[in-house]
Amino acid sequence: MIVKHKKTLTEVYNKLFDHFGKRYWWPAETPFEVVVGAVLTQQTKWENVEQAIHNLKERKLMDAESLSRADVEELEELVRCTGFFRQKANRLKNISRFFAQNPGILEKPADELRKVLLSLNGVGEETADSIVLYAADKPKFVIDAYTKRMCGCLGIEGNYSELQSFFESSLPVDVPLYKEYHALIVEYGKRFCGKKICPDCILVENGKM
DNA sequence: CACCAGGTTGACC
DNA sequence: GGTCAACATGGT
Repeated sequence: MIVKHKKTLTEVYNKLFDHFGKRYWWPAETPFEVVVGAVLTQQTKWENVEQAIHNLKERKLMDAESLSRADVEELEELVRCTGFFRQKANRLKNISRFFAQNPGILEKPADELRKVLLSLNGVGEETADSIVLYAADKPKFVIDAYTKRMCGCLGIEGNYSELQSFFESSLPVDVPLYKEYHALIVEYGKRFCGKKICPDCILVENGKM
């Protein structure tokens, strides 16, 4: 874990918020829809996920019970637009079955819930944390590729758990803040110039971080 | 045509 | 502990 930045994470947050404004994340009508979206958005643009979610709702499959019983081949067609569609259709069925058989699982404490989610095939650290934060409303800071890039830009290097610990120990334990911060980082990441120090980076002032 | 997108897994070192 | 190919579609 290397930290060379001069700004605090709170200062970075304020800068991002001033620049991009409120992001209104996570777009979903129910906690279960967050779960489905979290799996579908893996390595895929959100616009493709919206289409797939629309398809699932149209077939009235956006609930754990229905989705767990859905025909795999039909599911594959409905989520095809998100890529890795065979994997995702299969994993979605299994994950849905788990949620159907464990109603109230989202009420468990954050760390316990995270551990259970990680045991599901197709749920890695980022997906688990996204579900804990956005579906269960529990404080877990989500680290994704954009977060790692932004941290690189700030001179902060580390693996997933190191970066997560860094964010969680640097910020007040605040669910709305965690939600907004991650959403802002994604927005920043989409416009990231691709270099560690980018001249037009909004986090840079006068050539300094 | 090459490359990337809001990752995860299993194999291997 | 870390690295890497495989997984697949859709957009620049």
